[in-house]
Amino acid sequence: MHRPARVRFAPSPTGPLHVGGARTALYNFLYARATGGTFILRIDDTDEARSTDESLQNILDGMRWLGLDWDEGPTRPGETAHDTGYGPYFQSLKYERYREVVQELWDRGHAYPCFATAEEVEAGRERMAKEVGVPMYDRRYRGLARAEAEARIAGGEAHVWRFATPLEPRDGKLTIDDRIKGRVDFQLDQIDDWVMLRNDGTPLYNLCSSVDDVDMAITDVIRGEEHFINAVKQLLLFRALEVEAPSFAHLPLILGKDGKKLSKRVAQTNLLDYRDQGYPPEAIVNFLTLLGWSFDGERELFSLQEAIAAFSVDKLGRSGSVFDEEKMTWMCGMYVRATPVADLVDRAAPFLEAAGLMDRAAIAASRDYVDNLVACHRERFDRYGQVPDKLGFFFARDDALDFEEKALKNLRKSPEAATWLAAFAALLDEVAIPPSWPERPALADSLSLPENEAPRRELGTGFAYTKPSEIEARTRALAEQLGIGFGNLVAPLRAALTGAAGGAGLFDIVYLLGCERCKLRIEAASALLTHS
RNA sequence: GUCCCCAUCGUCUAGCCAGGCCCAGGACGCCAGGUUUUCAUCCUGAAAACAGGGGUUCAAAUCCCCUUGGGGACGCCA
Repeated sequence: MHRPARVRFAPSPTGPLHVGGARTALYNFLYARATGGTFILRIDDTDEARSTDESLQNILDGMRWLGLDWDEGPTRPGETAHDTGYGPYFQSLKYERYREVVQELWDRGHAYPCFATAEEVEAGRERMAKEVGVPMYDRRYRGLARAEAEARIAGGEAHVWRFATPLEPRDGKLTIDDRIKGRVDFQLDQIDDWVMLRNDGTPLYNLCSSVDDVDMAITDVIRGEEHFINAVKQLLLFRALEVEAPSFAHLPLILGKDGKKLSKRVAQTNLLDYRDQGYPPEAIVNFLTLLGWSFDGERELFSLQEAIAAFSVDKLGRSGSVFDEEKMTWMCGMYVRATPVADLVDRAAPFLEAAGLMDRAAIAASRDYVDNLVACHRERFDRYGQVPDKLGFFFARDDALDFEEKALKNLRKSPEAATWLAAFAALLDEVAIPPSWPERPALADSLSLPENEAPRRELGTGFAYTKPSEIEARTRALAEQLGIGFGNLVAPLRAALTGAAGGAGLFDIVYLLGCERCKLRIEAASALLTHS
């Protein structure tokens, strides 16, 4: 901790960014920012068969969506690469370097070529499983004389390169001082002579990761617990190379509802799916931060900046955490409800467009109207993606509204409903409800709804529309006149206007729907009543 | 099978390292009320946990041991 921290998130582009990976990235990011260190994004793309550009793009997009900006790493489109002296940040770009290291290791007696066939390896594995309990390579080529090995290589014989795990002393062990798990001992005879270079000469994870951690001067490795055993192999490699090892912190796994490592079987694990469904990224970050860490034991909601200020590795938990989608939904709702209406509309716009309800131009053209529409539904959204669904009834044809069952029931509750609806329709002519589209004047919507929010704009002197609260007052009076309870009138009215049994304030809806559309919907509902 | 890790309400967790302030605090969810034209929001309240057993100690959720339970790793994947 004398030198500034350099940490990395090193995903392999073999699939979309997983929420578990996102949390690992997040903790690395928090640590770097909290300590004034450097956050590095490195692409571990040595599995060429499974690496794809699509996955790489997905990872980059996911990182940016969460706001986890890296200080060093692959350049983004439109960005010019600058030489940090630590790159390249794609492992596939430095195979020569890895091979050199293996050569060096061989010279020092820490690596050797292995000519075993797949069958031989398998046979050895079975034997070792019986003898040691671990199905590992039986080191049969470890003792091969260098001259013979070189001759066989020269002869073109297929071979991989293995790391020579120290076998002396017999009961030797290695202690990992993990920042989360504490001091953990491993028996060296349990450790495989793992493969560093495939038979086609391409390097493998433990080699590349260690070499890069050295080359990039990584100070702290913070990664998932599934890598714990790799820390042993890597530590041994650092030792063989006679270089200083970084410190390790292995994070407990994120679990699914079934208590096992989170998988797409039990949850949505592709981070960008959450973006595509309109979840607020700030909420996802907040939620992920809390999976294995706590702000102060009391606070649940905090910004990334606040998390940075409060972050410390020793507050990281030791046990796995179940990914609770219900709590995440709640948190997203909290963020959405705290979003200013204008921002909410901006964020919901792509979803409105995708749903075919309004394109960007249409939203821009009647921005005040859309703001109001969204504002009066605000506490009913958990995510931006729900906006089109909740607002759908507004865009429906007035004579072809979808009625939910409960709404139909409300409509048919009283045989007099049609009369009441007609009375309300008549009331509409007595008050000044703004006209519906396309006649609707922009002025009508410069009033910000709901009314407890101050109007964003001074209303002109010509503003003569009846405010929702006044419409409500008149409707209450009407109910009294009809000799019925307010609720008796409102329920069928809501059903007629929205097709639903619940929803936003009814008189905000009346105001926004406008006079003509209200009447059309009442007519349609009345027709439905008389025909059934 | 072998090795490793973990263990507080259903779930996320605070407390544990530096035992007494804890008949265990917060949050989600659940349940019950309240507010509302409805739904949602919001407010109030309730139920809900130290896995079990041994120690150590005046005192243990906190320290030690065992058991049980859960998880992870054992690839020419990362």
